[in-house]
Amino acid sequence: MPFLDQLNPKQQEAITSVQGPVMVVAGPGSGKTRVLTYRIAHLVSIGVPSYQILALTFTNKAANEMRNRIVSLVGDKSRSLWMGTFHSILARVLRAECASIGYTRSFSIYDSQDSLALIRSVMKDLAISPQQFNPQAIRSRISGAKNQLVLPPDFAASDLFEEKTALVYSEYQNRLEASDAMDFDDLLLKPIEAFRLQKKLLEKYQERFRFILIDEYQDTNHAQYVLIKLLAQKYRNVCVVGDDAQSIYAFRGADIRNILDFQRDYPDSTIIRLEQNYRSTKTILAAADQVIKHNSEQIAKNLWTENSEGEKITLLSCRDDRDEGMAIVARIHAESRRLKLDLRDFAVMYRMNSQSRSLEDALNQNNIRYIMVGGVRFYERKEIKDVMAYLRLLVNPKDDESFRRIVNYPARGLGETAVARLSDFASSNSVSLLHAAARAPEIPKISGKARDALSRLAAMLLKYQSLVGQMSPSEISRALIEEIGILHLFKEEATEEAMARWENVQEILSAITAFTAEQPGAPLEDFLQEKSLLSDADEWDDKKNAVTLLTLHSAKGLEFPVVFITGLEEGLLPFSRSHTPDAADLEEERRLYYVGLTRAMRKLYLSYARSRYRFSEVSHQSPSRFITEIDDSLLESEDRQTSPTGFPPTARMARMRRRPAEVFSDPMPDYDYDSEEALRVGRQVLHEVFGEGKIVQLSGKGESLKAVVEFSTAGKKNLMLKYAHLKLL
DNA sequence: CTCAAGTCTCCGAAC
DNA sequence: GAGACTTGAG
Repeated sequence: MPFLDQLNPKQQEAITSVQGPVMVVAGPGSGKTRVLTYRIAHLVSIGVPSYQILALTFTNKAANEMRNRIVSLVGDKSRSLWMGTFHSILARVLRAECASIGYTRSFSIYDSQDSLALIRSVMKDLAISPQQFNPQAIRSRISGAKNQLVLPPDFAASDLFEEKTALVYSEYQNRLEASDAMDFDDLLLKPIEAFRLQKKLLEKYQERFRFILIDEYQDTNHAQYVLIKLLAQKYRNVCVVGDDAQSIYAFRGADIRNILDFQRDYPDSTIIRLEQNYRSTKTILAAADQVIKHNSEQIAKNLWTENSEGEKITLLSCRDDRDEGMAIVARIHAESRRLKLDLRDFAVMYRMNSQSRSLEDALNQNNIRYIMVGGVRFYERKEIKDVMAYLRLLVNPKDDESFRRIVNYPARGLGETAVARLSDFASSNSVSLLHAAARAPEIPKISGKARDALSRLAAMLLKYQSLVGQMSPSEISRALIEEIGILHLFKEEATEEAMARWENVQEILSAITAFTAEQPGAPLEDFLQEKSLLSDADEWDDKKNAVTLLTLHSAKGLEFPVVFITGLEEGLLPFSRSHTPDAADLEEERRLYYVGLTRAMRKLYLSYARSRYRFSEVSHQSPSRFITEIDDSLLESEDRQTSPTGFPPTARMARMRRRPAEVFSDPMPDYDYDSEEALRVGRQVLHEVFGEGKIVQLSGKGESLKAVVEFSTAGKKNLMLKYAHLKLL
């Protein structure tokens, strides 16, 4: 094995122990990707047919890069290995096996936006008030149930909110199935259901996937865990790679217990620890280690590196978010000259997408090229979703959610009432909205104008639908877009925004053309499904020489010579909605911070702003506890308001905390409770509609005194006290 | 009944 | 700061 000698003994062991279950605990920068790549190459080189290998990665981009690397190591015979994200691999399995679960191969995949729209529509039909029961909350509760493999009949409600959720859940699932559509959770749930019910089918895939590898195992959820358990049952050649310290997706159902359960399920498993870090300086690694030691739950690790000591970590104390942007720009200028780096060597990370704005402004003003990972994703833009909805209807005429989306776009005089009549007709005749529209003349109580519009729309869509087999995806989309005329509409509008939309629609047309060129003969539904499953990181163009802006979440798996972690402020990082973050949440926030810290190779910057625009209001921030979790000896600081260097960070921060009003240019807002003597955070109150609740936050004064109240049934509400008429309990 | 403009609400990280 | 919801004119 010629490539083995480039690796350390632990890595070699992880690559060559191919029989039986293996768990690799891989610290950051320990060469995990290399291990996965070489392990697969090794499997192929010892004669395992590549189609028997299933490798589940965190992004499709990572999968493609790894695949190319493997091909370059062991040749073309490795091409046909199954590698991709859980969702894209399973979509592929579902396309092949759709008949046995009552779907067609061109089923639609609903993203969270689509799914929320469907939930709203279900709630409307069930007369459940979205004011009283937050559709988002219901959606995430349903998603949670699905991740736990709890189906509507088994969903046990323990309070009013859950009773409503149960009703919505069951109808939501009916509507998805009737629309030949699945949400992201179904892509996991449906195969598991099928495997459990159909022994033959499970055996088929157990035979196919004899060697299973899973990257980022710490971020798998219960459904993924069960799926792997089913598939690996027979041959037990399963290799999981992960790092508990980098688990950052509990909010979407990831379960750290999967790591512990792995050892229980496979007591004979080999455990290999990769503890040598090849990425970062000693300073950066030490800081990361100090931070993560504050967490109580973790597998003990002893990370080390042969890399140099490196430079100190620089803390930038900024006046506000604009100043933070300017400070970072200045440092990018200075460091690119000093360290002879390209723009692509810099990454700026933040907790939430909205923080990117002030950073973008600063970069734009200074003509520094940047690219953003995530944010408003291409395929989530309105105009793109509209075009995709039209295309989805061509391959899946039952897709009612897509129909609703485009029924009056562009405007055809079809309003809420017309759609309601159409919808009634469709459900009483058990047909899709599109097919109901085709029978518009039969629909009762509908205006002549609406009738014509529906007939015309249906006729157009059915016409293109019949052409799907005869024209290429690219030809048919161009013809359809032309007939809808949206490009002309954008041109006429001629605003900057409309031109951007015009460009985006052109871009998606090019994407379809590229798809047709790359995969001649592949049907349109493959394009649609592929694009539904792109991740933020997949859309990241790392070839461009530009500064990368990204959230800490999407930074996972990446590395950069210079990293800026911004917004180190209490409430933002660690993020919390209340003043006292939950201990479990705090630990997850700390892991997220740890992920950010360990992305840096040579130089790390931390920054915070003393005030920041949040929800179009100025809010005053105190520095994050996460700063003080790094030892002073590893830090140096630049205070943007006083002197460029000066005080050691902790001393200076302490001074600021003690006397905020004198140090800050704006005084801290002081809530005036005097006029509303009895109102305090923590008080129990009664509201006419929402019932009993507890005040969790107060803001504003006098007339505009506002309170955030946590109700036991209705969740959190933001109330103007002038109108809310709360009774104290 | 529809549409555009205006108002209000909500706000996290994402496959 | 975006999207859902409301309002008022046609």
